[in-house]
Amino acid sequence: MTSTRRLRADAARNRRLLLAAAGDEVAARGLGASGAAIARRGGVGKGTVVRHFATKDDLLAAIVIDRVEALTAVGERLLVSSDPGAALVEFLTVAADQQQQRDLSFLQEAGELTEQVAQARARMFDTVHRLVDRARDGGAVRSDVTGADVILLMCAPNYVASYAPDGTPDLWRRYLAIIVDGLRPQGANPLPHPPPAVI
Amino acid sequence: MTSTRRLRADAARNRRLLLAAAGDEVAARGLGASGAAIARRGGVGKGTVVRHFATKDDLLAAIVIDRVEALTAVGERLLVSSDPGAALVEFLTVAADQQQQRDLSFLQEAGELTEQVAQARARMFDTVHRLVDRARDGGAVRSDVTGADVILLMCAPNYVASYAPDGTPDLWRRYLAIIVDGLRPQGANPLPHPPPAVI
DNA sequence: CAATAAACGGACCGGGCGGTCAACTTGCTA
DNA sequence: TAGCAAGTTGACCGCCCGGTCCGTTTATTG
Repeated sequence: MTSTRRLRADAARNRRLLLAAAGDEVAARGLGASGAAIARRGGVGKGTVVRHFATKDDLLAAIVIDRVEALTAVGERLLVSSDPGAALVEFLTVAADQQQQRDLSFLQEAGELTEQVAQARARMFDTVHRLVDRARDGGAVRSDVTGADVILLMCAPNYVASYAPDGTPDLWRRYLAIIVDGLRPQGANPLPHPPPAVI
Repeated sequence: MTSTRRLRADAARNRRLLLAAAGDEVAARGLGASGAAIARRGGVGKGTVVRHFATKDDLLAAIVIDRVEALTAVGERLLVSSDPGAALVEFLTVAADQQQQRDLSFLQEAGELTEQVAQARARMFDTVHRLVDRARDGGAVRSDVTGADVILLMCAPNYVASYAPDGTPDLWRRYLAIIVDGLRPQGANPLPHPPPAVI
């Protein structure tokens, strides 16, 4: 499978360096970050980037898998929490916080990438579905909201806050709170459109 | 000012064609739509695009101004409505609907563009502030939400829906409804972060 | 129906991108 | 410590982008 051979020490170091640099660069420049810039930021040659991640999509896939798996782990842990409503809010907070440092919104675009990405994403989506089901059963989330809704809404707080004037790194919390209030049963008006098909 | 000279008939026609083509292309391909593609879609030569809109930013600016002014006009009209809460919802619906056909989210990025864009945007923002103030005074919107919040949230429904599987062109209505419910006073929990500075 | 200025179109240019390659360097191991 | 495979590097390629330019076409007007 993936475990072809053990990496040489410097190669492993460079790989880590590159993943970090790529993360930073993508966070700064957005999804169109140039491979050359990533190499420069990582302090390595352009060729090295390509050696480690054959194509640019492979590089993006590596970043995405990293973060998605971390987020999934958090979700799994919260699945056994005693307060399902708070667990969901906590999950969304962690997700947004993770994205705040390094914009992860392109997670969605990554659908056409590696099979590995698809699997990692599917596992995370499954976790979200379960978190939402639990919260809904506990009466913390309105009955007409599905896991798919929450998956789609997950990136919205960062997206919304990203257009505000700088110097407000935590602004996403404000919009997460508004969206969460919109997800609660209290004062909910019926939704005008059916939920999206299972994601 | 802008009225240097009267346009020749074919030039005016091409200009309209180009604006439409550019709108479609941007809607389809996103903000990175290529000038050549726009020219092809409009059935004109590449040079013609450049002639009408010296730089690519000018072309984007033209589209943005078009839509922003249309939206502002709607808002102005709604400012005299008898139901301030419904007026705000209607405004947000029109805004999202406008964006649905042709993604307008890049309105936000357009901040660094022409002075004209800045002015058009400022007028629209002012209209939103007044709509929100009226709705808040009428008790239709929670007291801790500002016009700046609504401005930032305005594009979220389309953004959220854009990642759903295709074939659901009206899905944004669902997320607009959730966000609107989050903006209502009923069941509102205090917000954890101050609103952004005036936009 | 000219004559003319306005508008058109596409070849062309510089630049940056993703990706390849062969010469060079270096960590590993026997 | 010597030899070699693994790793690095930057020059290089083809591609497409935004923008320029000039020969050609066409709407306008007297």
